[in-house]
Amino acid sequence: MKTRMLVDGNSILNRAFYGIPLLTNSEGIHTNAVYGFFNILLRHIEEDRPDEICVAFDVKAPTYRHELYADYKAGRRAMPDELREQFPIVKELLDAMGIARFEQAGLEADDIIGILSRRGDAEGTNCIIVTGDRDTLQLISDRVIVRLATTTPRGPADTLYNTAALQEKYGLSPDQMIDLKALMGDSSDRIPGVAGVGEKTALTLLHQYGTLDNVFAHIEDLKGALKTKMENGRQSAYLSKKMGTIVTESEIDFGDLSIKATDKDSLTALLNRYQLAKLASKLHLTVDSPAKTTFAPPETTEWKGELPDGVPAIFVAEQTAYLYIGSQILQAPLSDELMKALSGRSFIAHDAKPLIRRMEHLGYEARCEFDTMLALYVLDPSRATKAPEVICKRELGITATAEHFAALLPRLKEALEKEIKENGAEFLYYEIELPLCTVLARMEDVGFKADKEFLERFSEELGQILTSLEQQVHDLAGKEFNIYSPKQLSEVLFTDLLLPAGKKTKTGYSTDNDTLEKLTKYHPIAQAIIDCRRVAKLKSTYADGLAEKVDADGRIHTVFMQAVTQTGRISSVEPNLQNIPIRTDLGRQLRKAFSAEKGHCLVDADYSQIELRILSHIADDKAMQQAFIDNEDIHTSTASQVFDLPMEMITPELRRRAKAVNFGIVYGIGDYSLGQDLHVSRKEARQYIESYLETYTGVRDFMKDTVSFGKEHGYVETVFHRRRYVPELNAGGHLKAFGERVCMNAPIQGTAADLIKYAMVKIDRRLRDEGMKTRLILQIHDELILEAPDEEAEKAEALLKEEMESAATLKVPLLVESKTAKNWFDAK
DNA sequence: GTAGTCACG
DNA sequence: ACGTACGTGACTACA
Repeated sequence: MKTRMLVDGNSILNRAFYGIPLLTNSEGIHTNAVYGFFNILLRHIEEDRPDEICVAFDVKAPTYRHELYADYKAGRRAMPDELREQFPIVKELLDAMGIARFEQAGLEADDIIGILSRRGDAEGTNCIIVTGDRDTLQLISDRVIVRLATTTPRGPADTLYNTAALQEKYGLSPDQMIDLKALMGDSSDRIPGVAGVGEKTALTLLHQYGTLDNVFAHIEDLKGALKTKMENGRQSAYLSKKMGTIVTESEIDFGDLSIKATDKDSLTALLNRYQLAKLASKLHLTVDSPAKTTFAPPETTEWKGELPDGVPAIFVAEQTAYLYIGSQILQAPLSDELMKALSGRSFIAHDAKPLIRRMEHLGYEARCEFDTMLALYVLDPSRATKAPEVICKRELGITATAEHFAALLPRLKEALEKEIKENGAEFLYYEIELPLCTVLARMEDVGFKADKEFLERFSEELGQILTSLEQQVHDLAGKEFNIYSPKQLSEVLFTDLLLPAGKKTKTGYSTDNDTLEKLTKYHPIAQAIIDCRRVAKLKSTYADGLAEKVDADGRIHTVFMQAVTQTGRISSVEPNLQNIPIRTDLGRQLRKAFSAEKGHCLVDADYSQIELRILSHIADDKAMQQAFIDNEDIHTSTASQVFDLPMEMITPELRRRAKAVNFGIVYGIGDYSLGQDLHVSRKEARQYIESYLETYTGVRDFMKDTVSFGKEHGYVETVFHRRRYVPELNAGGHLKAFGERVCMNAPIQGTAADLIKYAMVKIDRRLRDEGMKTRLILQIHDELILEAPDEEAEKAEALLKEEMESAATLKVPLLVESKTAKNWFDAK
């Protein structure tokens, strides 16, 4: 059976242009999008081995969609010249490579693809659509699939869509995708949809009613704000449907789409002219190399299942592993077989965690002896990136591709080892960061049990509350508008209702919570908007967002990012489990969805006042240290010192103020912000700070000294010698002030991060050494959560507290508070 | 993609 | 005179 590949040229070039840094070659020609385009195209040709290809392009001419709707694509940002000039290059290259392309006035690339895929389907040809946007999902059938090049927060990735995947992701059939867009609209194309209906609402409606027609047939069933929105949006939805429907019928003759022989001479000439050396090497063609390097790329061969002796250096890019070993590069798809081959073998890597996770998941021993990404990170967090090109250039002065990066890892390692020694960061790197990588891999793999049904029920409840709140806001405003559009909201507040505007943003007046709080005394709409926002946030980000992330095993597997933050903290993505609500009663309910497996408990422990304890240690402030040694409540103690009153006289209000000052100090305080935070005058805030620094003179000296250190050396560091460079100190005004605050905050926040990381390494080690089944499952900056079998819970809690408190010996004790319960709500 | 907003430590 | 607290990630609107 034949396979036909249909590529949306415009969409892929756009993606590539915005996704790859805009480099200029010595001829002054930009080729980033050209490179990205062929990177994607060649990869798909490699994977899918099509018999026919057609790359479709848009033509700059009106289509029937412009006749339907005058604003279609109006006001859209014009294509930058740097991108426009790359289209002809791509077309020339395609011609030389013998790949068919097509464009025609009156049709968009999507339509060409629509026609060719429908025709292919009818002829029994399998079609693969390669595109960067979701519109073509409506074309999917048994013989038509879509490969979507998407950009996730963790870098570019491809998602394959067939009917089943579409059903799983959206719960919709291909035809329903048209109705989805009709309801949602598409702001980039100026397709209106129904105002105030986003993806979430549109999906709910389609799941219930099936089609756009049927939704409107049952419009009487809808309630409140949604009903009004839908009634107002009917016409616009049907217009959007017409515009969003891709053309599939046509008599056009596209000619022969089969792949022709490459015209090597003209292709080589083109690659030379545009200096596309990287692309040339992908095509196994040689061009004159303009860049002089001391690096001769070794030969790459396909991995045949045998791994020669030695320590492989591994780099993974786009599901492909490059292993440099025995002066050659082996290229292998990321497979279980490869994991098996690496089992028990020492290796070095750049970003080893995904490898370690997969190996351990399969029961293999992962032995990563050096991770260059983590080494870069402890030396200078701003230097740690996954992009091989950037690192080769900056660290080694060599221009190289992802493939050759693997061969450069050993020399990068050598340079970094030396720097680690020079910085005195051996302990931080070898005893904390490197072993932590394995601990994090395990935590990701274990996951956190989450109750999907609970989240879905909670979402429904929130939805009902939200409908009535939105209605209230619209009634109070006297008109319908999109509450979640800061632009529309500020018009209602400051133009229609003439409420006093406060601070400004780059684009207009601010409508944030602080501003709305101040408006509550003038108009009841302010409180209603605050409530609306709060509930909407809980519903979309947490109830709906988390329900989607519960995997088939009933658990949520977050990904911990170990080389992102500038202070040494870890972060958590997809989903972020480090910002689950706790501060409000309603939000806190969400924690009931997180629990321990049957017959298990959650053991939760957090450091008490870790940052202030670290500050007292680093600043060697005797007064503050004494308060911790005496186990006093630090905020009450601070209030007593600052306001010169005995501890018994400290009211909750005074304690609250002292607490705000303590926080502010850790961040590198300013009187203005403290005043804002406490709702007191700037002058009063300044008096608090002065009085504070009079009391804690060690802290005062530290703040002064750390800034001078930063200015002299260009960086500040943690107790464990994790560095943060502060180039902002050389700037003026605003940036310099920021740099000074960084000097004060980074050593404190960073040392706290080092400490809990070390505790995690020790805890994981002990749990394994002692043969326990208890596992670490989550870290939230100063808090750790274990999942323990009931019979181990008590022992686990003691172990956890003990290891956290003994992670370091400071001049003040470290205090840990812990609790064991069946779910996260009860564990805090 | 950027801006604004808001959830957490 | 001017701007105003450290560190994150996710969602919606809008271009």
